[in-house]
Amino acid sequence: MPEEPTQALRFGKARTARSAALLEDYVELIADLLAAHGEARAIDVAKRLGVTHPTAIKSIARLKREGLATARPYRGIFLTEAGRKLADRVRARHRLVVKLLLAVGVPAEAAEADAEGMEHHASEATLKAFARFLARAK
Amino acid sequence: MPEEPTQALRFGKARTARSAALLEDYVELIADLLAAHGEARAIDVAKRLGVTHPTAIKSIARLKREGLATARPYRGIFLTEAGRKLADRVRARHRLVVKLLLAVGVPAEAAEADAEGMEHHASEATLKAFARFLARAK
DNA sequence: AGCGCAATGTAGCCAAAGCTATATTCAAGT
DNA sequence: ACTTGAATATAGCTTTGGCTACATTGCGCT
Repeated sequence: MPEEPTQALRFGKARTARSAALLEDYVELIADLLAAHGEARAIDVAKRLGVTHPTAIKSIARLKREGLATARPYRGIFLTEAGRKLADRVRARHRLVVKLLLAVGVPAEAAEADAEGMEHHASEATLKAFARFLARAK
Repeated sequence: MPEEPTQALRFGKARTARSAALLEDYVELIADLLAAHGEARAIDVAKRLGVTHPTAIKSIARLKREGLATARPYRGIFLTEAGRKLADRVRARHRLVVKLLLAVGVPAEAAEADAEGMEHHASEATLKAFARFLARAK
């Protein structure tokens, strides 16, 4: 009746996802800003995420450290190839999760808001199932 | 085209949910252990969550601070009334999310694992929609 | 009764992610 | 060309949640 190792693994995965979530949010947002305005400024990132700009800058420093973004002092922020790839994946996942929530009857407001948190925990298997469900249900 | 304040709110909500997630996991697990073995020991909590025991103890201290649990030195851990209520809510939510994932075709393994992370981001509106969907679909 | 080991607790370290306050740089407008 | 205000960067503090290493307690067994 233990069930301990499996459970520990699950919690571990959830923890990992949580710590990846922030990076993913930043990368996705930076990609959005680059697409929309041709540039991504730290202060806009901060405003959109609802944090102060020093916080945003610190997190962007982490992105740089992890090879997802580049930025030179007083210039804007840009994504590396890896960053762009991550952004694409994240965006596709986000859209899929929102669509699924809508399909099962979640109101649009809640779907958008909850997807923001849930998306980071959707595994490949789950995303595939979501896609299948949507294809079938439509 | 701004859309900034709404977006900031959403991210803020996701952050709040993330920080509540840990507490919820602990409370739920402690409730499980109490139900299953009549006692909840720090080391079991640690094992199940896949962390070391000092980490578990520190988090349990936070539970105590927030009025969710009580523990006397070298005795087990117990939940307060508030802790029990939270555990019930969390458990119900967890089951609902798993059921929904299964209903849309997510494999059991992935459903359990992903629910562990997703559940913390499901709002009341979303949970209600899930319940409606399950009632209708069955 | 007492010994030893497992469980519990403590101390101290680290990184992440938030903040406020302060400096610096750039660019825009007169 | 200068000044000034906004954007950017830096410093330093806090909390959280990890960890390792070490100290203590108490229970079970001989």
